[in-house]
Amino acid sequence: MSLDERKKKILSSVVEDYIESAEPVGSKTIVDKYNLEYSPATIRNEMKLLEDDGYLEQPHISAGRIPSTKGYRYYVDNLMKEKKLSMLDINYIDNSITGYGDTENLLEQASDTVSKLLGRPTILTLKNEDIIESIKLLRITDKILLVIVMSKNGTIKDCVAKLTDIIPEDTVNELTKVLNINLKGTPLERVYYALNMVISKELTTFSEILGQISEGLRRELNSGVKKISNNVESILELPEFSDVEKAKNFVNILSTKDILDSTLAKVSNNELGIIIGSENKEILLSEYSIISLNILDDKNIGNLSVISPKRIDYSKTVSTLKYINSKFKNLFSKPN
Amino acid sequence: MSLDERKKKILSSVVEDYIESAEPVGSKTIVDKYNLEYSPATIRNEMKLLEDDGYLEQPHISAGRIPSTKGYRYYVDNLMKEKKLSMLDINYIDNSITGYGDTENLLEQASDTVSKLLGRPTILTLKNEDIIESIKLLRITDKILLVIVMSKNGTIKDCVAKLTDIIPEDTVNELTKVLNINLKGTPLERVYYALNMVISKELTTFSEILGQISEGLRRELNSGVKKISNNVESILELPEFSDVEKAKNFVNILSTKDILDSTLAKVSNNELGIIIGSENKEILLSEYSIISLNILDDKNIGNLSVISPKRIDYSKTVSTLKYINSKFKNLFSKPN
DNA sequence: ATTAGCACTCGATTTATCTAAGTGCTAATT
DNA sequence: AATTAGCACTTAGATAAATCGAGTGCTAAT
Repeated sequence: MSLDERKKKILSSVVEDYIESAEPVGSKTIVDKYNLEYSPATIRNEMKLLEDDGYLEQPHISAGRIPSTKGYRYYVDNLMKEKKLSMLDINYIDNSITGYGDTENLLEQASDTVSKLLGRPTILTLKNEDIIESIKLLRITDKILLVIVMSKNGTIKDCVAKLTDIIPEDTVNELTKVLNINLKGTPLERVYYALNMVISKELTTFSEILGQISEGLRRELNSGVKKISNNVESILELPEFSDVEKAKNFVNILSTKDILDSTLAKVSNNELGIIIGSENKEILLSEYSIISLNILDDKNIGNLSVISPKRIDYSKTVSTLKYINSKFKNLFSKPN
Repeated sequence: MSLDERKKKILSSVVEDYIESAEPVGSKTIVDKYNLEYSPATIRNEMKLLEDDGYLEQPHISAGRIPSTKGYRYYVDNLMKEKKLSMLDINYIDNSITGYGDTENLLEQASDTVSKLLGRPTILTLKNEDIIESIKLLRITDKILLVIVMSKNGTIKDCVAKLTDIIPEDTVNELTKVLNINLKGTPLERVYYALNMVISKELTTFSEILGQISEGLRRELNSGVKKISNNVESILELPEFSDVEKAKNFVNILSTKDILDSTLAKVSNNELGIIIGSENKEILLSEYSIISLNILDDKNIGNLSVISPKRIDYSKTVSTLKYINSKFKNLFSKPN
């Protein structure tokens, strides 16, 4: 499955030209633009062979070639040169990710920034494997409590519990103890289940209030797709979406949480994973690629994925995600 | 500017048929479907007159008629019968709006529900005219403070402030005082400005921390478009969007906060307001209608607007919003 | 005041024609 | 053996012409 140098050059030229132009690439273009020292006829012969081997495809018989999924894969694994980001891009990222707020704010900023920079939607998924460090209760009024959860890695989440009866100070203290004893060490994403366990075994005195807290925290802390930064203006301008049906399909994919959740669950465990077109198990995604960054600290914090038609500048995307990742590592390593 | 009964019947038939079919309505359709006791020729004469008066338009000379903005306006003001919602719809709404969480959660649920029910995007705008009752600070760690803002009507908002230096207990107490003295009574939406005033006149000791708080609260509390429930699957299916350019334009409008903010600022002060097509000042919106509900308690809490091509079932939309409003009134009147 | 009758208009659909890009193959060349 | 010039061939896409049908506006009759 190895290609000689000339084939490699041709394949990489086709991929890069197609990524830029969105038009099938012909033999003449390759000779002219990419300085191959051969005639178009030679290139044609080689392209035929590359097509026979499944690296290239021909939309129709009198058209140029476009990369197949296999072609993109070979390019990504063997041919792609990692581009350095331009100073402009670096500045843009640095200015957009201010580090304001907690980890979640930070990831959201990163997600928006990447989406804007690449002109593709990004999907931010939170893992919440982080575990609870402690819980505080703050009395707001007689009947309203603010429940504040602090995680080991510094995530702070809260929810409001509205009760029907007035809560005496004792109860609040007692409740704080109960919550801390039972929940310390629990992963954030499992708080809901843990609390329901507590409810089922604890005195019924607390069950109403615990129910409220459980429901509130479930909404704040569940894992899964958190946010889609959908830079729609630019994505719909892609020639891939000049056909309304395709545009609709894509929009549909983006708004179907299940598809995204299950697809992103299958991304590799490495920091960087690339799924191209039909490599995707989900058939609706067979014309799209997902390039995703697992955000790791001690634990898997979340995942930031770029979704796009297969035609995307993989090199720039990877560089961007890597740069974002280095920023994360930097910010995480700083003491809070 | 008053129309005789027959013209009214014809106009309302054209509007209702066009709302349903999205096709220009011809004289024969009206006679057949709406039981007018006249021949198509008579209807044609009347339609001609209605067109001369600006109530109807003809896409081209050999087509049927469609309502003009003026025609829709007359229909909405004089002809439209308010439909009762079906039990199905009422159940759907009742089950979707659970009343969980604070006011903001509630409005978001309502916005999503209306969007799903009508198959149109909804825009939720929050006003935050509600004023600050008190502010508490909670120390999370040496360097992290949780700032909790409580409003008069029960909204609770918070943000995290991360500082570079360790904050002594005294400082926290002092700061709490400063914040309460300066911010009590301030409308939530003006907290940012109020805090910056404080910063400019207070001792520089607090300026870093106040800056953090100011920034954090600005993000939590600013007024304006809060959430767009964009039920994209169904909206893009409308025949109005079979042309990609129009679809893009609409998507663009939805993602341009400025357009929506300034348009919604001009909506009437009544609980229910309807802006049709070119009545809109913003030229980009001249083919769209906005039907919006101002949500009032003591103060103006926010606005829930449906945005759509001019062709929308105004009657059902109005009924839905009115029903939602009655639910709000019910929930607000209950004590917390 | 209403309507039957009819010529007319124009968008939409279909069919035919043309063009340009790019191929694959063969035979000649290096 | 590798490369390339030459050429017939294919096909998408653009343009033009032909046809169809829905619906009109006007005139004259009822």
